[in-house]
Amino acid sequence: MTQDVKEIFGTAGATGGAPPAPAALAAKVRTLAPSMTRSMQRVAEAVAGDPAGCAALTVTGLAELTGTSEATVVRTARLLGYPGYRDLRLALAGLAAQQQSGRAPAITTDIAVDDPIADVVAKLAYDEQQTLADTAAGLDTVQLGAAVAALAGARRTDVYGIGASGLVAQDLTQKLLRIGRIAHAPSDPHLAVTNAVQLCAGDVAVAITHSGSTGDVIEPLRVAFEHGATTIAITGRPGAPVTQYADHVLTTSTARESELRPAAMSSRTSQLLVVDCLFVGVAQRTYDSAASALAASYEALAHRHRSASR
Amino acid sequence: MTQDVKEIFGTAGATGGAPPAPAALAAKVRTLAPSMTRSMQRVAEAVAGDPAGCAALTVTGLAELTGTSEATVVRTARLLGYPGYRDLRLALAGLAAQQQSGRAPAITTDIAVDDPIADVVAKLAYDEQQTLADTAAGLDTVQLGAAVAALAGARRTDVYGIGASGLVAQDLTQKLLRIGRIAHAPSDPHLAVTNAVQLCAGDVAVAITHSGSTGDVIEPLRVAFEHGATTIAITGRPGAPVTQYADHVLTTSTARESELRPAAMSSRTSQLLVVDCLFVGVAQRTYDSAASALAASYEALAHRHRSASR
DNA sequence: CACACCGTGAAAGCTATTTTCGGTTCCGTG
DNA sequence: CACGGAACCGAAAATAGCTTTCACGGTGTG
Repeated sequence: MTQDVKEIFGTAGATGGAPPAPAALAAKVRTLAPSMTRSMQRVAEAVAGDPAGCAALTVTGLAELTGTSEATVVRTARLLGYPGYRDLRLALAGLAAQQQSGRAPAITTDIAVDDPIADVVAKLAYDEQQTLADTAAGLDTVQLGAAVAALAGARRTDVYGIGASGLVAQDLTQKLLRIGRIAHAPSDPHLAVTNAVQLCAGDVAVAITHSGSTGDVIEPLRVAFEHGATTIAITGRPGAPVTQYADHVLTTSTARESELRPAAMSSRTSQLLVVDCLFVGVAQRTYDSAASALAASYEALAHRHRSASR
Repeated sequence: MTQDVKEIFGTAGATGGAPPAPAALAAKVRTLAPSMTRSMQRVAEAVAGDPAGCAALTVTGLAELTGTSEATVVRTARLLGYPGYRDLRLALAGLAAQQQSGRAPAITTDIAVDDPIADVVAKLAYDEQQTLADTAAGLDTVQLGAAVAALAGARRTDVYGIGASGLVAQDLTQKLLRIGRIAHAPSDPHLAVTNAVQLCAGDVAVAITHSGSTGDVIEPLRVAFEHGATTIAITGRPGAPVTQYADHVLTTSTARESELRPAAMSSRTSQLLVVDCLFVGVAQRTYDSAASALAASYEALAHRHRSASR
């Protein structure tokens, strides 16, 4: 009995069932930071900030450096997805070697109020590229595959999102419609719930929320979940409330934000990449019908692109 | 003199005083092989042959694999210049990571129908990164600066976009609203024209269209232009019809597309980067009011993020 | 105000690495 | 051919590092 309980807790605590992260460590740290305690954050920060330096330290050394205890260091390693500190250290060594051989760590500065416009462009582009790389590295392909399979076989699909995530929801909906899948993205939370009631086994519901705790998005997903639909959550916090009702969780990466660069920006980039992956995956699986549907929608729009040509 | 020579030999021989080898491990193995005993050679061979595999093994594991004892493994590690097996293992992990990252750039191909899901993720991420870099490089900062100035001083702003570009238009609108600017993104083309009639000098109209020849978007921009508003076009074709009525043209990059990867995907990424640049630029120019408006909207939404927290 | 719970570090427990030590083999020598 | 010595090797002891347990202190809640 007690063993069962323990085991369940063990697996749940390990958050990402995924294999140990190879290079996307900084991303993982940022993603999981919110669900960390203060002292664990200190450890995570040290690790992300100086992989090479930390790789040279023993548990005790790192504990002293961060002013915590060995236990906390091990706990942090576990949270990051490694079986223990030993393995985290190996990954760290790998990371260090990689960035040593690779290019320079580049621009890490925030955007300032008095930055010239050219700098703004460069920094934004760089940050978004970084976000894409992190997201790609951190995506669980098993979950993604399962989500694609569900979407490809769905009778109909509902996509929930509010605010910036609402646009991503609409993007996914547009794409699915283009390849002949039936999809809706209700913008009104009440309508969303009303719709969700109609879903049943064989249908799919997708919730998109960066924080993972947006009530207006969780609610319809819960309803869909309880009515037997397959549910997918796209969120930046793998442990957030929304995942309670999600059969498949797809994690987006979280970039550091600042006053002039709200989190919405990078989370949107990240979410869109995930959505694109879903789309392409579904298109692959339903290639024949998808291709003809695409061609048809293209054809239908063609005449719209000539009107004002003079 | 002779001392100098000795010293040189000592360091060059690398046997002792040198710091632990970073990557040139295979070379070191070959150099030192002759001076090794039989069982040590077996260990060294295994290590040089499969760094990644050996990095995953404990002393005992490696000893068993090579049919030797722990002591021999440690002795070999020492001979290779490391203080002990622990450090050799770290170096091995680094080496493995390095050669792993070495072979990656093979993703210039299009996405195929039978690509595994992991490849899809990698290719999409890579392509979008490429798009971002291209866009950033191709953006005319003078035009961008002028557009920002116009937006920052605008009494009100209308943003036109249809289909995928419509979402980008909404994104820009949401952002501007968040920092206290008055903005609209009419989704109905007729309403757009109706709205455009109301614009006058001091107002701004933005048209977003990848092709640059979407009638439903050009029309309202033309109306706004003729009523004296400052007009901005975000398009992938610098010479397209839409630019006729644009005071400032911002060019987005066009990536190659394919059947499974419609142009909509990269054009959207590109457009969003431009929109983000506009947003940050405006936020910089109106910093005081922007910051307080951001804070206010954040505050107003705070309570929405707790509802389903347990 | 009491209670339960979470985060935390000290210390016990255990695994992996290092060291020691003695047996074995191989070579050179008487 | 027998013997002595030296180098090589692995078993097992010793140690260092990693992991787990447990109890304390702080915080939020009924």
